[in-house]
Amino acid sequence: MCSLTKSTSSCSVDDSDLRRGPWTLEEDNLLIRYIARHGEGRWNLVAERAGLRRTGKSCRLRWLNYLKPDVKRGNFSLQEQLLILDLHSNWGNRWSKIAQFLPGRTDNEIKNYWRTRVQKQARQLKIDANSSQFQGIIRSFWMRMFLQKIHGPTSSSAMSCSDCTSQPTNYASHHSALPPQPQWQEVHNQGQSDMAITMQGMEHHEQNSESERCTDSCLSSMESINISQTSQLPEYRTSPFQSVANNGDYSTSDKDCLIASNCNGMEAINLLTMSALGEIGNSVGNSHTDENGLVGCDFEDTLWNMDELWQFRNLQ
DNA sequence: AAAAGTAGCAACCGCACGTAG
DNA sequence: ACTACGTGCGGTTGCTACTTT
Repeated sequence: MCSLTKSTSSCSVDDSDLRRGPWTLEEDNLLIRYIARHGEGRWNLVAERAGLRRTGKSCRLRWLNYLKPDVKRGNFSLQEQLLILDLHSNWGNRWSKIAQFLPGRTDNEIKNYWRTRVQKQARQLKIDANSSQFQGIIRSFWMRMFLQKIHGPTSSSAMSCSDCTSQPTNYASHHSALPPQPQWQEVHNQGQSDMAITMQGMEHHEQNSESERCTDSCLSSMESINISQTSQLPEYRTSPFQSVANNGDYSTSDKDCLIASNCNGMEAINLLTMSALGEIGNSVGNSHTDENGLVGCDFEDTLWNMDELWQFRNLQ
């Protein structure tokens, strides 16, 4: 009865009967209609009962990567791109893990983005895309682009070093008024140029151990930002951390830091950076915010402007 | 205008892992 | 404990659209 030999497939359709390649509109409709009525369930059954001559795997992939209603399409926002960069430095090619932090984006999409854009850029710069050097260059370059957009071309040279690393990031529960405008400061750390944003006129507050850990970790590995109102950060208040937290891998703090932990200890990911970029992006002309509060703007082209990036690399 | 080259992305493949029987 | 099956993941392939020559 069953002629399928592959261990990963169950037996419902003869192998020669199985369709491959691009999905047709009709197939899409069959799958959508079936899932709308019966839910996702077991994919081999879905394929069979929906009347599709496809493997369960193929149906699953098509649904998750393309047909599912909450799949977001189109260019990655600035925040998403920076987030991918940060998350990839933490987890490497664990695309599904990274995708958890980008609602509506699939692991496949992120993987493709990384391979086509980021790796291409790294190749052209003759730097390993996984290296900290590449991460540092890209971050610093992007930050500079922001500054130039905001203050004009001379602003970046006016940045000065300060003792911002000693300042706590814990403001959220203490300020109810709108925060002062962010001041950008460049932090030189062990030969690498990391960027940090701190708030002018902020107060030092007592830190609990959690926020201390967070602060240390944030500043040691990536740019850090201090924002006084987490309520301005809709995209990270409810997701993806809360959903991840349900699995026990992460915990959220109602302070300013989002703590990520794994078996190797505590790792902090200061995702507020991304939100801050959103704030800044909004303050710069030609930007827009999508329905999820993520910022898209006309930086898309300049982000990967090879000429400028190459010049910037040589300055490092 | 046509051929060649390139980029982007959807889809597939093989492997690993979890789980039910 | 073993096996078969279902699912998820990362790597790879191949098609299509776009760009360059």
